[in-house]
Amino acid sequence: MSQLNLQSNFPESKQPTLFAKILLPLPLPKTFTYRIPKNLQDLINVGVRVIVPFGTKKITTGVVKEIQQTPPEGYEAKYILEILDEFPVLCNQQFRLFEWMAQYYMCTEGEVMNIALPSGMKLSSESKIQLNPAFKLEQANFIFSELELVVLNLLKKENLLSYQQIAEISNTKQSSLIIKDLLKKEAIILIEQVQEKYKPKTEKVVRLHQQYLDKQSLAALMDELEKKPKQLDVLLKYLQEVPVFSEPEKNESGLEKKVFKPEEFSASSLSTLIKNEVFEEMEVIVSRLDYLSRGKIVDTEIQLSDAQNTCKEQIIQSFQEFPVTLLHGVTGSGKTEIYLSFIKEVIESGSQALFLLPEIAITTQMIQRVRKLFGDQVGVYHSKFSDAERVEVWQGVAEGRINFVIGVRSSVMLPFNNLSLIVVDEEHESSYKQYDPAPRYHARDTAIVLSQIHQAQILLGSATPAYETFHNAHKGKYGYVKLAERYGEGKLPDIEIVDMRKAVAKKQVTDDFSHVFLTAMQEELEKGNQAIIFQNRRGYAPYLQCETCGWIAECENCSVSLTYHMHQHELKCHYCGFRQKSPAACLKCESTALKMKGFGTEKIEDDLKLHFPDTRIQRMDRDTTRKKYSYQQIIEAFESGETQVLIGTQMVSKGLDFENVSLVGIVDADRIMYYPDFRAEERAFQLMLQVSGRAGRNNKSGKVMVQTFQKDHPLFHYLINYNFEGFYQLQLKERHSFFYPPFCRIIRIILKGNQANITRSGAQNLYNALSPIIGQKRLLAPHEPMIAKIRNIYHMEIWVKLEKGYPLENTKKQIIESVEKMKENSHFRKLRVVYDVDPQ
DNA sequence: AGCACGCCGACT
DNA sequence: GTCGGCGTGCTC
Repeated sequence: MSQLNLQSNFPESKQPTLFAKILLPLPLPKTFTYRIPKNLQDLINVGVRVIVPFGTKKITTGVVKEIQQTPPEGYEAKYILEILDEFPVLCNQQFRLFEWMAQYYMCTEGEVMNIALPSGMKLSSESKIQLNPAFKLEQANFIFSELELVVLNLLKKENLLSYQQIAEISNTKQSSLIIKDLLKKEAIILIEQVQEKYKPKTEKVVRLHQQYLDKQSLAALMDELEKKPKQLDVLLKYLQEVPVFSEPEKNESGLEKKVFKPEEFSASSLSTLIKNEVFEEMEVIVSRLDYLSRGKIVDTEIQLSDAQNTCKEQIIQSFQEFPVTLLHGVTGSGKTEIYLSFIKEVIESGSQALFLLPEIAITTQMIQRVRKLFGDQVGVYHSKFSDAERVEVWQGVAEGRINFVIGVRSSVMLPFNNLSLIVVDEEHESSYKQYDPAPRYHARDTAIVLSQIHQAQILLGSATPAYETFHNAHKGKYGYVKLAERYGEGKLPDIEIVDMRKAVAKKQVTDDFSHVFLTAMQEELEKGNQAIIFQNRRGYAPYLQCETCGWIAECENCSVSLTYHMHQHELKCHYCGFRQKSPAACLKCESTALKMKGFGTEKIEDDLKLHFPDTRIQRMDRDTTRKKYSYQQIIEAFESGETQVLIGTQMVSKGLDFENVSLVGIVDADRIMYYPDFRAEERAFQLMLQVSGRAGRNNKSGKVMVQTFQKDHPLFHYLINYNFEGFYQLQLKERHSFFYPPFCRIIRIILKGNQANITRSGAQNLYNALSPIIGQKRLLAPHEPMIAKIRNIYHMEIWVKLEKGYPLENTKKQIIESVEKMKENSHFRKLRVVYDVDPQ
């Protein structure tokens, strides 16, 4: 609004020209300054979207970050073309958050905004083809091909065509050549047209015309329609749905036309009624968001047990002192109810709350639960929802209609302006960290910063907190509240470690199952109970090996073995998606002695079906849940008892509550524990504990069986006693002696190139430059990551490990400078460098 | 990121 | 002699 005040100081004609700094959704380090046309000066505001020309051809959406009077120096600013919003879509607090994210995660604010905005809010221009107004076919100096004439004729009729339309009519891939040729002959011109991707959803409604809104005229109308029974039917149906006298506001908003189903009511009668002005027809904008229990608050009570109430009191206490509080509650202790009761209070007080969850934990049940409690004020922000739905949540939050968002990682970037509580459930989940495109941000850590910006409170919840979080709680940086009691009568299941080494020696193993396990499963199934089998690997077998020469089937594009998928009889690369038919013989020595090594969920499903032919078994992994509702279907089938055994990957470990599960099997614990990552054991412990929590909920006692070849590994000692803290202490010592988080921060520098040797020497070059600046002891020398080649791009990594207290911001600057210096060497210029701060 | 400009190899 | 390869540099 500052520009309005500015203007009032000047007479109409002497209004100063205003300029706006525009943030563009591009990986560019700064804002771009544009001139605001006089006629738009009254309409522009910080935080609104604008359309600006960028470069020679492009037209892009940007957001106004600043409005100023001083013109830029050194260049002539271009004009803003259009303003897209009346009210800001980005608020002050967000600009501050984006600045922090860009700085901390070593990327640009443009990249942050690009990820934050749903794509429906970013218009992009499309080139359209138009006839050159100066062009006359009769006077042309060129000869036109038949196809070109077809295009020209169509343009005469249609005025505007897109590239795609021309591709369709020309029916060749050569359409771009035709366009190029026609351009050269000056027959056509290209214009840039922006299209709003997001369109509000509308619906046709009818309402009774005002003239019939008193009882007499309505009665007269009914009499008149006596002879037209079909029309009368329609009218009676309307009056039945809309009591025009007792609820006149219902008539005001109208009734959806689709209520009059064509098979019951005559469509032409309805049209006649509209034509005769009995009904008025109009189009209204409807929300896409109320497909579930249309906005009604059905349930207002949240019942907390004594333990939950005590816990809640402790959290309130903790918040007095610590804005960040960790709620460490065992699986099944009912943390969700505590969160919801806090959220309810916040919403009732009129401010906003954000509830972050990992993607797989946002289930239909959870959404229905919050809808019942909070009705229309809930926004669900989830990748399974369409972009248009996300735009609506964004706008709802910006306009203050939505006060509560339940969402995944990216919902930390929504335009909250009055946030007073954030809950991060399953705080330890690594899916809170974005990996591929920048910003590579951690939603939990970003949420903590967001809470500071808003002076809000933030509750981190987990049964197995991340070691960083737990450490911060221990140090007294975060508040800490523990909830050790399971909700209801349920007690924690017994965990039994199955010594596979011994079982193999005694020949008590069939396929990949020990006989102890098979027997236990048999017993539980006979009792009518259900079982969950966990294996953290999809497909049938992770690799195919020739028993004669030792050859292993590998991906052409990546340095990984191909996984055999039995269903399609294919070898697949889980990194680039490469697939090939499974060979009948070794590609190297032609021996037919090919053997599948290892096992994935597919093989387990297969084997178990052989062992328990009469049992209904289902598999849940990325391969079986690809379709939109398949996840839901599998869950429902298991919930209803239709399936008795569920085999799955990580997917089965989160948030699912099944009453009848009395046995959980972890087929291959070693695979979870042994891989080269300093967090492997932390993860393994978390995962096994989480999976165990699926057994014995709701009053049933349960059992967990863990198969391992390393039964003496200390992890199991702590696992069977549910001693999270004990194992944490043990691990902490290791983290300390090897200098890993929580004792340091890591910045992973990844170099990518299409030649192995150049990537390698580039990394060495960078390392040599960094050593004297940062110190060798803070650097991990260049090395290939576990998967050195993905999609034919070679990767090298350098790790920077900085102890707490070491100047972080400055070091990041030094790293960026060193990379720029490396790129001065033309040899390394085409290497791509990516930073991953706090890698997971 | 995208796009234009510009300088070197295989083709009508 | 041209078309097009991608290396380089810029975009308000």
